[in-house]
Amino acid sequence: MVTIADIAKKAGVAKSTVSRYLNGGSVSPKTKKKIEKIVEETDYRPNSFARSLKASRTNMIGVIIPRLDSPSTNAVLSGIDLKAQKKGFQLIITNANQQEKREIEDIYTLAKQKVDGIIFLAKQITEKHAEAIKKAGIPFLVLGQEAKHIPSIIHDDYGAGQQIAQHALELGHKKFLYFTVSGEDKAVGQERRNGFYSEVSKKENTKVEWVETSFHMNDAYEKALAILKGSEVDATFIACATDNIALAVIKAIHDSGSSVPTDFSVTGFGGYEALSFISPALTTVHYPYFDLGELAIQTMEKMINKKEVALKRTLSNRLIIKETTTKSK
Amino acid sequence: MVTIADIAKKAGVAKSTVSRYLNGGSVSPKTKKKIEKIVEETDYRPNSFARSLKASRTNMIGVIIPRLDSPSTNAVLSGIDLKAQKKGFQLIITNANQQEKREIEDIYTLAKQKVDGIIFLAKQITEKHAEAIKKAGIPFLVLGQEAKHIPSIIHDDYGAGQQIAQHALELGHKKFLYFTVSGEDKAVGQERRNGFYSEVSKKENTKVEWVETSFHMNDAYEKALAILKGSEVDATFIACATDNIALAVIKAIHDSGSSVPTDFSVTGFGGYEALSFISPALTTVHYPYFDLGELAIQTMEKMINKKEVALKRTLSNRLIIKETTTKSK
DNA sequence: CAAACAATTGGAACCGGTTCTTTTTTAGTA
DNA sequence: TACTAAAAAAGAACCGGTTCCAATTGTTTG
Repeated sequence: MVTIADIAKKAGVAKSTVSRYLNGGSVSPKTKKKIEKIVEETDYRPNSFARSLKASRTNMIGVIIPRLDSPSTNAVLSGIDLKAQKKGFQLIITNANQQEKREIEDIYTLAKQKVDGIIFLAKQITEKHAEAIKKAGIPFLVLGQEAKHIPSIIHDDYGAGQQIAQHALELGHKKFLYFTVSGEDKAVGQERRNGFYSEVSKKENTKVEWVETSFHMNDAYEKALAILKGSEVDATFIACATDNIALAVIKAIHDSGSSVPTDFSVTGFGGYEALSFISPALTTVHYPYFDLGELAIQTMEKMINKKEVALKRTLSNRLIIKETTTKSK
Repeated sequence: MVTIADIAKKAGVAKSTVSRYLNGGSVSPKTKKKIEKIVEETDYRPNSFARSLKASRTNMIGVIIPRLDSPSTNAVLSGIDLKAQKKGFQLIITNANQQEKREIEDIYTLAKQKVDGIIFLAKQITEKHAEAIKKAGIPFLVLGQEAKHIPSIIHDDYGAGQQIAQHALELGHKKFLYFTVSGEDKAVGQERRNGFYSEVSKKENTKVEWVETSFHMNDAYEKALAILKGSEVDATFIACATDNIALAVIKAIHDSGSSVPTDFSVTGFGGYEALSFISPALTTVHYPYFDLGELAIQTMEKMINKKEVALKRTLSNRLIIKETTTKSK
């Protein structure tokens, strides 16, 4: 393997001169040409490890994601990937598999790998996270959840909840069932629900009941089926904290002999492309996941170049009315 | 940032001893304990660049995927990720976005980054690929497509096609419509279809018609709608080359006023979890994507350690009968 | 109990670059 | 032409590890 020392020897100059040539330092046109020739001849490529050992930039960006099997994560990732490609960043994607411990580990690992910055698709930000981020000492950007003192880009979850509620009220519904997830996930578990509730409770004679489930479709399905079979349901509108949960609930409704939207109107949050192809098509709030990814790289680039970025940025979303919601009888 | 020299100083030993401790050389239990304590206290992590500089291994594996927004890709990736995590490999995932040019580029980029090996989720293997792989000169494993002279792990696509066909024949169907994708993708575009056809044509009085579409749901939807509205369809069984295409076709059937499975039986290939929650649930062939990912890492580890691996390995799959298929009238 | 051997440990060199400091060359000016 | 400032090049130190070899310590054996 050809090294910088070989090049220097062949060109009759010092290592440092070759290094300067490679990195755009001051080199006379004459020597420049000499070195250039040798480099071409030998097809020399600098060893990136040796390089990164001393120099600080690697042009790599670490991305920590909570799970791989989620359409929203993938959409964000697609956006990140596209922009990173354009800007010449290499991505190191690590999957924390929903475990806080792994998230923390990944932060350290990536920092050691000398990535220029880390983008973190978060479920929640704990004290431990904050500590690790501080220790890592590199640009850090959080997506999807608000974090104090750390730059973040988030969705307008509260507003999305409100939009669903407004739509439901316009259709004349009064009694609601809301499938939520744990409040640990602030964005999905709290904001969406709070937005929904705040709007619904402005109107008189309305009633909301909550059910808590996990993100998994199986859980949501089981829970929904149990409730529907109990026949204690007087709600006519069922709002679900994610599209996937909505899908599971719709399945449960069908399997318990009722139908959508005739007996129940159902909504989700997310707006995944694939789900617009199911029948009936899901009414949901569309989130700009792809845009979020693109914006993330732009923001990260600024951070790496030590430019100012907003501590918090909120992306707006929009209600998509399809076939799973209809007027209250 | 704490280095190996710091640890050595604090523990009162030489750098080399700490290095030996870290890499499992001969260290007495006493010093082992001493070093262990310091390492824990300081939360020391070796700098991977310095490490890779001298040692040739980086413990990084490059993964090239064709797209991020595909459930099958993600399932494979999950399997890869889990096993890699267990074995102490770090992953560098790059998204080639379905472009051959980027696939080639990624092979070179990863080779430069000194990954120990590359796992390639392929759509097709061209001459250019083969050349790049040869030049890279590192362990290379292809998933999902057969490649001559390069180790690969593939699905039994031909067998899957046969299974679908057998199921259809058992239900008494005679006239078939098959939504395929371009033959460029050998596994999805040729094998599945050939398996299906070979089985169907064993029986007399059967008839198969082909439609070619892309992987995109929109394309499939438009095409299906055009055909269905044309009322030239005498098929009663529609087989689709992927689950997503099946989803789009079902939507088109509904939107053109027919229903599944009453008017048409429909099948896919893939077996994504999310799709088992749609109504009616899709009859499909389940592919062991996750297992494929796990096996990929195991195989890659062997290759990195210069052990023999099979040039071609085929994973079997199984038919899952759900609600979208029924007896022919 | 000393010799012979094995197990540990320390020290220095090295991996392939970058960067700081010093020396040499070149160019500009009086 | 001589002197000075600026540009270019060389040389050495350094980044944070690994690895080879020599030195030390501990153990076994005759």
